[in-house]
Formats: sequence, structure tokens, C-alpha cells
Amino acid sequence: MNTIPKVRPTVSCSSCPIRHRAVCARCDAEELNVLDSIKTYRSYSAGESILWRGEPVSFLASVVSGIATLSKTLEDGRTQMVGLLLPSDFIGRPGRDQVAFDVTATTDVILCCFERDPFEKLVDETPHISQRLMELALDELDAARDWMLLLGRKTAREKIATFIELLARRSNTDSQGRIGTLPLPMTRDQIANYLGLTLETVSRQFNALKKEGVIDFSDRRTMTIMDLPALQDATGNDSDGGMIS
Amino acid sequence: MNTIPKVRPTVSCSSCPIRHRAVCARCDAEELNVLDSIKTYRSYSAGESILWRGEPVSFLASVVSGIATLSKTLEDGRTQMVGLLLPSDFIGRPGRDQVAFDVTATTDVILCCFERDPFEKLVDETPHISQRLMELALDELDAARDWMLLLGRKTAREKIATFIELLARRSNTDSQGRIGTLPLPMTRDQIANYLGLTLETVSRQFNALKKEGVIDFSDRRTMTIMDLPALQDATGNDSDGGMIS
DNA sequence: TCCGTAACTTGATTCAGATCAAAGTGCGTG
DNA sequence: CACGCACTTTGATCTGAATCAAGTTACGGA
Repeated sequence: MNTIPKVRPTVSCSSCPIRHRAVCARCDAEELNVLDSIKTYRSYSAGESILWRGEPVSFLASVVSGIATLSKTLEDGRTQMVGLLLPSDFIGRPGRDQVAFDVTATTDVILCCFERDPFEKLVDETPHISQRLMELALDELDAARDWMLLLGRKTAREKIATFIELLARRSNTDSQGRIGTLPLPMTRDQIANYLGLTLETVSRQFNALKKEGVIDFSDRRTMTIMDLPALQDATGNDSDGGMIS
Repeated sequence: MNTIPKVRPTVSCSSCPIRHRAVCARCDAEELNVLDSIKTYRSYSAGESILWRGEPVSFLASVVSGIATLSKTLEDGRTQMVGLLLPSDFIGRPGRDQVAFDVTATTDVILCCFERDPFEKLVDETPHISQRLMELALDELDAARDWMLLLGRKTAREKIATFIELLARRSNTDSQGRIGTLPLPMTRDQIANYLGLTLETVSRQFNALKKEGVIDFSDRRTMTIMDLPALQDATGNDSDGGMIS
């Protein structure tokens, strides 16, 4: 559970799978060279803890592959996920060496890590990086606010439908956007903690949607969206998805 | 409800009440001069709408005085506040001319507005501003995540206690931090929308805390915290408040 | 000062989702 | 290949907060 993360050989930035979405998205060749020289890859296996709340951390990082979660816990054990980190998402905050939540690898995860001091220096000197960092932060803020609406006002059914739709949108972006088979990267319990529900309610709502023919399961961790319009209708979102161009 | 906001004479940045917390916090005298030259004050009266979701907006702004709220609404009218803007908080996002939520003046509000084009130019040229903007965004992200825990996992009583404690902390910062009389700047209905509750539940929980002697009301919009430890205990937070130095 | 209306309180009832409980399912390991 | 364990499903019951329904308060304007 808390083994030392393996250090891995890095891949050159220019052939990195998250090259165009991560904090380095706007960097030119020369800036990439600098990044290349200060980065390290670390890998974590599913279930492993990446950062503990309040513990000082010496690096900032981008998720290269896999899924990590941010979560907060009340004293009595109730926990709420406050973020889902997918490839290209950023971990850490310039100017603060602690995080206010736990970060956990949900699947096997590879991080592209930057030591704090050289990275912060680089941010100060490189508008391409600071601008992109700002965009990523503001995108997360938008996502957090969407999630507040979900947590505060949506029904269990709407929460589940929104979650499935989110997964479909974020995990298939790279391919042709096809409706297809969708791996569920989390357990029912983790999904419950993400949606502010119990695991039993998650299970029941999944099965209700399955019974209605909206989704189907080939196995418990692999689903197929059978009726996307019905799914979107069940999210409670405006038909346009509330998207801003 | 939707009158044209009054334009007001501006106050010089150097004597501005939010000088040291707002987006201009790090600016030197010269930078303040530039800001002085591109800013305009606008005032909105309580209840007035400041921005509508999806509507293009030509300015970004700091809250100078008063309280504004950010809220999202589902098609059937359920609404959730996703942010509370107090003096020094920032409205708007560089590089995007729409907001994804409604912004409403809860009390009378004065904004210090910057036209988008000159402000974005200034951000690009002035690290003191872009750094501060980043800090403000990340602080909001932290606040949003705290709120996600509240919305997803706290009981009605814990929500109310957390809300009162938040108000006490944020509205008395300028004075000596005394526990004292605390104006409630919102209606029960607005508080309900902030906390993901109904107005009836808000009313009942306020009165329960009053009956227990934790708080008291001199009038329905003015409360006094009678027993701060009991209040903090009721928030469900760790005793240290989960604060990070 | 009286009226009208918006805000608030209080009570009765309902219900969605939590909680408690007990079987299934299936994968990794010895 | 079968044992054990972690995950999941399903059912029965409970409960906190929502909903429905009257009242009450109090403030701004005629």
C-alpha cells in the first residue's frame, strides 16, 4: 500500500502522449528541452497512496497515464472525492508544499514529476507554462463547480447518469468519440465516494439503468452505453450539456 | 431587477479597501497607476443580477464591497450556489468571455471593473498580476473542494454550523477577530441554495442551535455566536479546522 | 398607521437514500 | 482447482431531510 514508487525511465517530451494537453501544451522545442532535463517518471500501482493530506511534498506532477483521485475525509470516516485526475491533469500548487487532500492511485498510474524548486523557477520564467497552469486550474475550478451542483442538488439516478456520461466523454476523447465499451476504473465504493452516495445505492442505480436498457454490463467493470440520448436525459443537464464553446 | 448598473467615481487604488487582498495585491506604485487608468466602478443593488450564464461579458472585476453569489440552476429550477464572492474576490476568467453560472448581487455591491482587452494585455505583461490571479484561482479551488465535502457528506446540522463558522471567519477578519454580532447577509432560501438544503431545514437547524444556546438572534438577520467551541464541534471539521499554514 | 407582500417559522407527512443484513460472484493464490 | 477474500448484488427496514401546508412576523410604501 505504501511502497516506494518506482522510478522509471522517462520518455522524451516530444513523444509524450499528453504532450498537447498537459502543463507543457504550449511549450516550444527549447522549453521542452528544459522540462526534459528536470523531469522524472514515477509509477504507482492501483490502490497505492500518492500523497497524504498535510504531508509536505517536494514535487509537482502531471498524470501521464492511469487515474488518480483526490479525496477528503471527515473524522468519523465519511469520505468525499473532490477530484478525479486523468491523463494530462496536474497535481500540486506552486508556492505551497502541502496538499489539502489525499491523492490515491485508482489504477496503475505514471506521473511525470518535477522537483518543486526548479519547476517554480521555470514557471516564473516561462509564460507558456504559467498560462497553461492557469488554464488547467480554471478548468478544474469549473469542474469542481459542476460537481457542487451534482452533489448538492441531483438525485442518485442523475448522479449516476452524469458520472457515466462524464467517463464516456473523458475516456473516449482520443479515439473517434464512439459510443462503445467503457471500462469502469473504480469500485462501487469509490464511485459512491465520488458521487456522495453509498455503494448500495450506486449498485442499485446501475442495475436500474441496465434493466431499462440504457446501459449494459459485459462484466462488472466494463459497461456499454446502449442508449446515449436516454442517458443524457437522465443526467438532469440541459440538452446542450451546459457546454461553453 | 435588471437595471443598468450605475457607474461610480473610482477611488484611487492606493487608498482602496481591498488593495492588499485583491488581484492588485502585489502591484507596485507604477503598476497601480496603469490599473487606475483602466478601471471603472459599477454598483449593483441587492437582488440585482450582475452576469447571466452564457452571456458574453466584456469586463473582469474585483468585488470592492458587498456580497455576490455564483449559482447554477437545473432545468426544473433546482439551484445550487457554487461560490460566494466577498470583497477582494475576483470575477471572470482571462481568455473566456462567458461565465458558466449566474452572478447575482446579494447585498448592494460595488465592483472594480476592467475592460477585458486592456486587462488581459496587462496580465500578460505583469507577473505580479498573473501570479496573484493564479493564487486567487487556487484559493477558490480549495474552497470549492471544501464545499464538495460539505455538500456530499455533511448533515444538515453540520452544514449550518460550517456556514456560520465560515461567515464568522470571513466577515470579521478585518476587525480584531472577536466573536460578536454577525450580520446574516442572505435569506434562508439563499442559504439553503448554498448548502444544498431546503429553506425549511435551514430555519429548523438555526432554531435548534438557538435552543441549545450555541447561537442567538437579535433579529432574523443578525446573530451572535454564544458558544464558539460548541459551534466548531458541530461543524464536523477536525479540531484544527483542517487549515494549512 | 395600515396594508400587502416577502420572508420566516412550525407542524404533519412522505420518501429517497442510508443503514443493516445476508447472499452471490469471481479473481488471484497456494 | 478449490479456497479465501474483496467486491457486488439484493432485500428489509429505518430515518433525515424534503415536501406539503398553514400560520406568523416585519418591513416598505401608500
